[in-house]
Amino acid sequence: MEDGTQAAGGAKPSRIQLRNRKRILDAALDVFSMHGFRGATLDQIAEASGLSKPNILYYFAGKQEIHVTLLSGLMDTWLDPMREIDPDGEPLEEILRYVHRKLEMSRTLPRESRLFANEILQGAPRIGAGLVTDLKPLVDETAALIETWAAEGRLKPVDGRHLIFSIWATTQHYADFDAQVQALMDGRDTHDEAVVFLDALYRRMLAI
Amino acid sequence: MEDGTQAAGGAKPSRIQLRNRKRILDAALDVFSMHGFRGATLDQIAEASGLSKPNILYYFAGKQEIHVTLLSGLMDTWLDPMREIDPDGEPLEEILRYVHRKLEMSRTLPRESRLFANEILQGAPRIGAGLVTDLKPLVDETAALIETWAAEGRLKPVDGRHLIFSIWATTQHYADFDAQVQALMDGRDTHDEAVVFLDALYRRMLAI
DNA sequence: CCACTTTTTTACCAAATGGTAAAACCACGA
DNA sequence: TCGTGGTTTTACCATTTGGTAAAAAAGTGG
Repeated sequence: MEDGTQAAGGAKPSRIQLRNRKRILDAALDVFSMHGFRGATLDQIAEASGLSKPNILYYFAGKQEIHVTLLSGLMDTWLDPMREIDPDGEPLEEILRYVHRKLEMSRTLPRESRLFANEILQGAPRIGAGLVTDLKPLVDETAALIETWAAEGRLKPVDGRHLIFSIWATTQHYADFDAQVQALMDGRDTHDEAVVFLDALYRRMLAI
Repeated sequence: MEDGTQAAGGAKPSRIQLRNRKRILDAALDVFSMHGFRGATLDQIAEASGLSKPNILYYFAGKQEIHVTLLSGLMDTWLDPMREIDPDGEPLEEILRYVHRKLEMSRTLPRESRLFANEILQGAPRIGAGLVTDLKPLVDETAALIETWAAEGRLKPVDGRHLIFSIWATTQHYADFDAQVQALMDGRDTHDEAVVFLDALYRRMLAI
């Protein structure tokens, strides 16, 4: 009687389930990250995943569930670099390492970056709550850590939250606004240059 | 026989035309900036503008024409602050003034910022050409100017294009990702703090 | 090979959406 | 006041879209 197939059933998922859910999520990441939630269609996801539309709805209860599954599944990966900032490390090096990791994620996971960007741009209607419960505590903590470092004279004085915003903005820019970046950089290696630029930016901003 | 009403007719538009086209564009800016092109509907624009859907299509040939009209009409406003950088001014002050103006636009024109962000995020399918023809020459010129200043020893060494990207990213972040910013800043005055932070960031980055 | 479950396909549907035709309405100068 | 041209409404469409029902087709353990 138990279903277990759809929703977040408790039973162990079969090999087929695992494979097809992964296919669907990967296709959906393509489509959602390109067109946003409302602009994406189940038909596009179906085509991109190689499954039929009803078959997709056999694995997920609806379009929205696919989207939410993607977002919440990605949240952890997305926040990992910030979690790895070591309070006992050398402040400037810790922050520069964070910048480099975020930039690297922009290069390797541009679809994920755009997925989040689309969601936030449109007011975060589907993960608004998650921002406060998952993101805020971590940001509060990290901002406090940065400001402690600054108060100890190990960094130049800085507002922790705005520093974090600026790191997000500058690193994710290369993924989110790639269309613009590409139009303006005639074939130059954007990311390699960005590493150098952002390293200098935050070093000059923060080094005592 | 001449139409003159729809499309970009040559005849002088009547008062009613002027008023209603303005209403439509304002409503469309609300809707497009919130949902992106594909996520926006003519019915939403109709409701927001107080006109009926067919009436909207009397003034604009279609949904896409409204969108393109908005984008190209805004392009000039959007690029103005960069045009106002004075090659004969004091380099650091010119750049900081540019940062402040961009930030001010983020505060006063958040819908416009999100409209562009949505378009670029989704690959700039409707203004891709405009990026190269309108934006690129100006960016090339400004980047060259900045690097000339740096070469003259009036700024620290810096890649002009990446500096511009970072200014766009950090300033527009407060408009484009407002949902996130608001979720993380408990009622603090984001923009006033941002002025201080970004002033310090670019001063430390560029001051000799 | 058989019964039983999981997976996939086929055939639909109702609502939403961009858009059109044409009639009705309205402003305003002759 | 009447006609004429610009404006708005009413009544529609064809397509697209998210989603469903149910039958067909694999798997799968015994």
